[in-house]
Amino acid sequence: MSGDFFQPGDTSGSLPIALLRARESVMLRFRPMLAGHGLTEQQWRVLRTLGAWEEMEVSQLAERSVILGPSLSRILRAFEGQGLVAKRQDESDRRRYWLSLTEEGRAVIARVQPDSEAIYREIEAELGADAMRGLVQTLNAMTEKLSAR
Amino acid sequence: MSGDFFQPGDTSGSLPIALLRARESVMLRFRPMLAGHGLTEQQWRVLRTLGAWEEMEVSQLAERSVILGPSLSRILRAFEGQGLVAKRQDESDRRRYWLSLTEEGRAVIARVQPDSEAIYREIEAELGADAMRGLVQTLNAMTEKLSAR
DNA sequence: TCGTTATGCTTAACGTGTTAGATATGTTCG
DNA sequence: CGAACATATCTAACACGTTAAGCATAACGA
Repeated sequence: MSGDFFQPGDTSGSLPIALLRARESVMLRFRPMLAGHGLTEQQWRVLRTLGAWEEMEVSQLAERSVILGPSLSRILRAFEGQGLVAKRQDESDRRRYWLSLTEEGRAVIARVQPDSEAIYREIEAELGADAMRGLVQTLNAMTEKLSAR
Repeated sequence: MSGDFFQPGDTSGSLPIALLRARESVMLRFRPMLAGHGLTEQQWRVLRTLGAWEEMEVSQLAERSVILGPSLSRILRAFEGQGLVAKRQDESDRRRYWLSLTEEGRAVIARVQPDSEAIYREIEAELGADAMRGLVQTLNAMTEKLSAR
């Protein structure tokens, strides 16, 4: 039956599986490079996201980098230990914390970003820039629709 | 710059992030239902895939259910313990093992499948059946292209 | 004002993802 | 035959995903 989570014989007709394989095929390009820099895919998302703002709260960073709170907590603890990220408590609301990159954190981004961009452009070249933009739009539209309820 | 892993301000322009969010928005529908049946998303993939064949080798199951060997090993150990899956060694090549569902394994599928199909059809209705088929095709084509090298 | 509820973040527990290495068995080829 | 290499599966180690619970602080309401 074609209405199930995926099909009996060929799993490729299922949306969840198609998304899983697609993401896998993309990340396969990035992971070895990131590992060479001592970073996981998620750690790189966190650094890169944080690099785009002066300061950010923990929950903002979680949402923007698409990482759940508990995972982010672990990653930030490691980054603080390595001196890549600084954390300060909000004065007026002491439940909140503000995060920012240290100089060393910015230096890591500067080292990784060229490699990351090169891989991204490679993928863009293989897929075609227009097709890729279209796919991203379609995916985001789908996410919107499904998140509405 | 738009060529990086993702954009500075808005992470939604990045292909990896778009894939991640899209998959997340889909799985959010399935997970609570599966948890109600005591299954994870991955365990359900394994059961459902195995249900489509009489017997399957471990590596075949891993590829078809899109789960890496080590994860599958752990899942199979649990399923054997629960009596959902049976495992027998190949006679002529004793490195290989053949997996099959037990009656109880089939019973679990029979219980979960209606719920799974209902959710899938809900998603299909929200996205539009044609749009969804098209997206799956596009994703699979992309995976093909990127896997070629 | 004080108990109740809500919020922001962390920790805990368990399952999966990922890489590397271990183990056992098969295959090749000198 | 036997050593070298190849293949199928598993285990180990560590990071992340997911859910629930904990903790501290804030906001609300009788």
